Amino acid sequence: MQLVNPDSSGLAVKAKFFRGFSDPSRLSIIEALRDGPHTVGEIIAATGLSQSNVSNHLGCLRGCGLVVAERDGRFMTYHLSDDRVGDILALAESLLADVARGVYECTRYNVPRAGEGKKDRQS
Amino acid sequence: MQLVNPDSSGLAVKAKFFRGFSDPSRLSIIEALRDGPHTVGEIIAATGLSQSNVSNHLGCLRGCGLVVAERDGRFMTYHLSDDRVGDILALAESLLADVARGVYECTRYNVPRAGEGKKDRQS
DNA sequence: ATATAATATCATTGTATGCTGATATAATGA
DNA sequence: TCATTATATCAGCATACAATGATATTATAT
Repeated sequence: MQLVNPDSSGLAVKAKFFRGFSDPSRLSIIEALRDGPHTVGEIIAATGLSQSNVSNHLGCLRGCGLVVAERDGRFMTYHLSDDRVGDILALAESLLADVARGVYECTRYNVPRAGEGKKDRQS
Repeated sequence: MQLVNPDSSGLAVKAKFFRGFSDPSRLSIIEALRDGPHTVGEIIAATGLSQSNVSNHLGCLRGCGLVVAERDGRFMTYHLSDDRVGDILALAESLLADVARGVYECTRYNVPRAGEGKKDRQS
């Protein structure tokens, strides 16, 4: 909890929104929906993810406003909520194409440290 | 571990890229840099985050290609790596303005479901 | 060399969350 | 009704990771 900036500009909502894009499984679902609506079963087949996993991720994506669901008999058909979802992905892909080199190793914490150059202190 | 789709399309890299946007603290840093380059000290002042926290987040943002750093004497000056970083944010804000209602409660797991004015569950 | 300022890195901790497996709900058909 | 199919939800576990506090590094000045 910070004392400054108590999220008066909706940063938490925005962060939650981007979390929809920040997992490989969810991205694969979004990619599957990029060419049109699909049922959950089709998404499972397209992504290779487990049923409960897909359902959980779809719940998140729906809650975050990235996808919309409609019941169709026994089936649920999902589609992207807006063209801007694809636009954001396209922009990211375009930018990533230019900076991808540096992203491969983005692990932030516990970076492997190729040289092992840690030296001891002589007390 | 999945048997299908071993990330042949760079989903992991893309997800890592979006993780840069998916945390309120990092978003506040990005917002601070949206109006131009700033030193770490300025970012600390603008966001109210702790020094080590800001430094860690900047390390992630740099590793993910969202920001670029330059040394300036004792200071490090950070700036957004590309105009498309701001473009992605602008697109997200525009889309969020239309779907924000449903995002407030996006917690995916353990959703309280207080049965309020949300009409997303039939029956 | 010593001191200080600016920033980075490390270890630890608590929480968030992705995945699985089991179960529950919903819709259809016999 | 019961069975089946399609999807959703839940509990549990294991890992990821944000935040902190301490220490290390880097640059400048005296």
